[in-house]
Amino acid sequence: MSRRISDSTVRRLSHYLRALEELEGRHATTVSSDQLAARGGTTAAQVRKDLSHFGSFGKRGLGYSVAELAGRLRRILGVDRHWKVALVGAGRIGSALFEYPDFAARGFRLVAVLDRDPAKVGRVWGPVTISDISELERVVGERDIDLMILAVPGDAAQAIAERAVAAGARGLLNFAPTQLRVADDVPVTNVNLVMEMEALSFALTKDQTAS
Amino acid sequence: MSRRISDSTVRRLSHYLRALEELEGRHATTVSSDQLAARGGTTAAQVRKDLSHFGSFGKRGLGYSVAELAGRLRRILGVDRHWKVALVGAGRIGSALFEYPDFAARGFRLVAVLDRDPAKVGRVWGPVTISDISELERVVGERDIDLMILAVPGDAAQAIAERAVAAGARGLLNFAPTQLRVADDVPVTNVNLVMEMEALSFALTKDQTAS
DNA sequence: CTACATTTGTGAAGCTTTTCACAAGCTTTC
DNA sequence: GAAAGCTTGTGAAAAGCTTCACAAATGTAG
Repeated sequence: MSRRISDSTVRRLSHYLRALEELEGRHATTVSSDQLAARGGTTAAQVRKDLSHFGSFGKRGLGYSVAELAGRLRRILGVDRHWKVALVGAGRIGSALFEYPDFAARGFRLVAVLDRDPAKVGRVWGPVTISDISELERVVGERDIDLMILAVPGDAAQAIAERAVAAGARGLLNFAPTQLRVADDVPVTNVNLVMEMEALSFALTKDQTAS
Repeated sequence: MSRRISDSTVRRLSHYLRALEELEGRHATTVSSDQLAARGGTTAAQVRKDLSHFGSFGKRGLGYSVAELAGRLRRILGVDRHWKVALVGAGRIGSALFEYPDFAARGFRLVAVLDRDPAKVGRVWGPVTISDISELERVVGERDIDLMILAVPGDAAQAIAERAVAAGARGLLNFAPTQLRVADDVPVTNVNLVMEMEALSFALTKDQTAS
């Protein structure tokens, strides 16, 4: 149980959990690795290998209990609890994220929003009032923020990341096109939309060359 | 030059290109694999190996010409041209993407927006008027759409993807939490924000267990 | 209770990606 | 023009990930 789990495994676990929740909605009671694989776009062997890193949850000849496996995966992924999340950057992307219903559904609670634009500070977004970026340390400390979403320009991201971590944030979701450097024990995931588009562009360009 | 290029390599190429563009801004003329590695969060050997799949662009003892390598990477990634992009879903995420300045900077031109909500259809977003989703085939055909961004609910995504591909879209950027099934020659990249948050949650939860 | 049909869990094999290490090549210096 | 100092490009080794294949376990039918 102590070996390092690869990123791709973690992503697949998320997929499995989503599939299981759909199955729960349909009142399915058991599911085989084969069925899970089909929904997640992978193979049965991969599903079993992924799960085997955390224990053995299935019954031979029968498959997995949907409810039990979903519960186990929630625990493994850490979404059997609430996470307090702060959002930095109340621009377009920030506001889209703020209203993103799926975050709340998985226990990610956006309890603070910060921005550097004085015109935005003080505005009320639902239950939250936008704070000035200078309040970052206070907000992170007082509201006991776990995770920080950075939806700020690239040149501001590194400085904010450092302040956030120093103030107690434990993980970062970074939308800026910058490779953040933080302590090794602070997980960072990057979402880079241009990069995703470029992946498409590359795939199509390569095809052209090949033909 | 014909071997399959891994996803991770493509992503790194994007990183390198961004770093090179920054260096161009500073009027740097050459850069070593070591310097590029530092900016991209990887190693010098990895940079050289990545580039070696496409030819040899450097000069031993000196490094790479910033301008030349940037040009080569733009060509390799296919961003030395314009791509016509349509956006389906004029909700929060859609509108954030529409105004995302970095897309335009890399040649991704959002030339159409579609939505199924009659209240939104006909609205004018800058140079674009929102079309009804029923117009999808006509819009894709007439405006010669290359890439389609799907910012729609999960249950609508598969059907729209199929229509888009049938109408001529060549690649898809999918924001819905659904594994799209399309022809093998249609590249799809998925952006799943909940999954990214869960990766953080997992990393932090695992740490807790370990200690 | 036995035979049969499933399906898991897992070592081993196969494949891919990353890292290593060094010869080859370019530039500069003396 | 030879020597020194870098830095690339690349086989080979190492590490990591996925697929295979099958024993073991469970449920079902007769």
